Amino acid sequence: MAEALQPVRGTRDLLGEDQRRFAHVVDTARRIAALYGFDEWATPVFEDTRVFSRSLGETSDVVSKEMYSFTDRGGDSITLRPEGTAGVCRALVSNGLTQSLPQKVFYAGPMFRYERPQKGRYRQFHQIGLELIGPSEPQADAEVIALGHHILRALGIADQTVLELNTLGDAASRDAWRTALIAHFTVHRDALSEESRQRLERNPLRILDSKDAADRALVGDAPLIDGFLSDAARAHWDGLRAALDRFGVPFRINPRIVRGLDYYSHTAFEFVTEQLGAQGTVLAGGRYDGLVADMGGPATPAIGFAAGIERLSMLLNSPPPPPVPVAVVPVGEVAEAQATAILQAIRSRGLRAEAAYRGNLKRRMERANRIGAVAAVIIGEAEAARGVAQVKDLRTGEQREAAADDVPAVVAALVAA
RNA sequence: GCGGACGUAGCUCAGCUGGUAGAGCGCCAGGUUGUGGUCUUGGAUGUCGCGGGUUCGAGCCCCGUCGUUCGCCCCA
Repeated sequence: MAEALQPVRGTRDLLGEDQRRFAHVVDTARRIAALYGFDEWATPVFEDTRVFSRSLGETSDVVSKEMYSFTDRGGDSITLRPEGTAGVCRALVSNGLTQSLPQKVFYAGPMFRYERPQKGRYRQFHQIGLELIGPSEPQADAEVIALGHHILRALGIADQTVLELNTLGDAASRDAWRTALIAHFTVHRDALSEESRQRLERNPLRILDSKDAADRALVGDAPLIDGFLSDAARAHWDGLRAALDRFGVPFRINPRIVRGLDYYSHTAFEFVTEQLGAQGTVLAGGRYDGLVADMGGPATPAIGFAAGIERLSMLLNSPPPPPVPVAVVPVGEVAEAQATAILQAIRSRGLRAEAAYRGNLKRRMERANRIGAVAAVIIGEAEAARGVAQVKDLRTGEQREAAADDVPAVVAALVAA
């Protein structure tokens, strides 16, 4: 026997119930998004590497060490998408849609990041995401967040999450704040953890959500964004909170929330849970007013979020059950020939039906039971000769005879009961 | 990329201070002629993750490697 091959590290198969949970998350999100006027887009799974290197920031971890990049046979640098927003913005520009705003986009699909796998973190993982491109009003931010909340509610997991909210200000506010943070932490440089000393160079905002105890002490009296907000940025921030109140979405302000990717400004938010260990962020996003311009389009405001389908699936309490089937159990050649027509007739009525073709009657009934059938249609030699079938209710054990033509209707009534 | 734990039948796991493997579930076949869910009898199944080492002898000890998992980093 040849060696049994395994899935590649960080990837996994989704079978049966796993895939059912997964599909339920995507279907639910798609349905709710449609209620808010969002249309689904499907962009390619791989893109020109520059689509990501340009948008995410060269120094971000995603770009500097986590991308699945390769050179194709034509010599071009290609990258498996590590996230969805950059591709949507590229598509917006490529299709000339910057002339017809707003665009409200829903997407779902696989993403790829070369990371150390953990629970709820995979190298091929899947996201659902939303982008609202065009509006700059805080009302738009609130609507997108409300939509995210709506999806979590529809999935029955909203009460397992908390919405944390922050503002990063506009570019000017953020730069001023950043400068102040660098100044603050540089003074205490020696007290910082080694990791935070590196963050001081690359991404000083990250120090704010360090888990290191020594860092946290210094974070306590670090300058807050509040002191650096421009009038416009402050108005946006105030407007957002007021709008969220109108939508009835509860939130908690967390000044330490920053986004990992460079393109965010103003609003940053995360729905987090305690139940997934270190991978507690379940749905997160923010405003990215500069990204469309990075893709070669005109300056275009936008806000969006992405959510990890694996993480959402894990929070689902009860997986959606498979539809209840009907078992068709023929015995003997004549009966098997007749069973096909009955089988297809039952399916045509919209019921799930499967036939058992192996073993003696006892085996076939065992199989009917195992697949969870509520009804069995039994056709033996005697029934086949007379053009009838036995319809048995597997819950009660009651059995009655029906003419072959009537079987689908009888079975349908049984299933509905 | 860094640190800890783990890796035994399809699944969940046991295996005492080293003496060439076991349970439950599942699976297969019976308990008389055409009826499942309960019960009962019997049966098959493992290169003990992989490679090396120590030993008369290793699933148990040592080293390496791959994988899983928890935390850090980062992120959805």
